[in-house]
Amino acid sequence: MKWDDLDAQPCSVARTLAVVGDRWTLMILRDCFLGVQRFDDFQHRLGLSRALLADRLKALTDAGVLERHAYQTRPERFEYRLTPAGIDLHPIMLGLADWGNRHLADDRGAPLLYRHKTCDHDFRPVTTCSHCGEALDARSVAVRPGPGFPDPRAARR
Amino acid sequence: MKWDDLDAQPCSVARTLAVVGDRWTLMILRDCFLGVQRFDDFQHRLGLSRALLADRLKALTDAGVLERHAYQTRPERFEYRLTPAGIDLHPIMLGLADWGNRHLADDRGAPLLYRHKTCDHDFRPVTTCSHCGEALDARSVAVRPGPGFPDPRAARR
DNA sequence: ATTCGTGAGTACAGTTTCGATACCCATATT
DNA sequence: AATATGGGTATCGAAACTGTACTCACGAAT
Repeated sequence: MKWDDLDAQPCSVARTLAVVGDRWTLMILRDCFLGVQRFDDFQHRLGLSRALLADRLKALTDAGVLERHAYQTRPERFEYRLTPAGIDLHPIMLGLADWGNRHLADDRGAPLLYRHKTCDHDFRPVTTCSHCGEALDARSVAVRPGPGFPDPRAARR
Repeated sequence: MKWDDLDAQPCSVARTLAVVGDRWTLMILRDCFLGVQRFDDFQHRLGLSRALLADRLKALTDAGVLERHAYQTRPERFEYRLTPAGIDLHPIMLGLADWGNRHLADDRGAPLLYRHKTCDHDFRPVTTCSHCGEALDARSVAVRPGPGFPDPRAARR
């Protein structure tokens, strides 16, 4: 399977990764959530090549995750903003940050701290069930592939 | 910045991505959560090259996300299992699947369905505050970079 | 006793992608 | 006129990835 075929898979994880599963894409999105909006700011903060940054920003824009917005004319200058779909990626960012905080923390520098403005406390994200509100753990979740999805064990003869 | 330098960054998102932020790595982990454990099963299901699969499995093992476990001797055969740290990635997988379900659903096939065994209902993952238990949205979260983390706007003069 | 099949890889050539560096263009400032 | 700013392209060598083939250790089938 080629990378470009990922979004043709009948799997939501694969299709999401086809949009945001790139090395740099997720770093760009991290910066978006930190308020970065401009081409050169992304480039200076991330240090990736300008060609690649242009490519990724275009891909994210085409995917509807970012939108390109002119903040001045003559000369035209643009900033990139998260769309509602982009903002919906926030739980994934929180998940990535939380995993890093818990499993990769060390003396190289303090990680990000998140504060819930509503209750004014630092927090860890807890993933809960939308039906009963209970915290989820991997063992209490059953995955049911929809029709057409290859059975996990089908590859074994 | 080179990809290998990511884990030196004082940012938990970057450090997590240094471990799991690769195209194939997240697909491998998706399959792990679906119960796939053996080399050839990964290879058949994902269709990536054997060399790359061997490399990624080794990297995940070295990172403590998977562990390599001999399930027979003569000849030695191994399976790869999620460690507790690997299981902790589950909320991220749920987040990826949920985003795909909501933003990339189409007629190419049914996405994954998740059921909470405890309450026996299909659910969507809801990310909540560990302190007050309320559902989080991006606007109610303030990020406070730890010491040494570059200010989001520092790149702008 | 040879051949076939399985599981878990390694080796290598060819292609694709990426990174570094340089360059372009329109405008504003000195 | 020279320089700075913002947002990009162009080019080329280096690195990563893919496809195909091969290995090795064993077990079963012919």
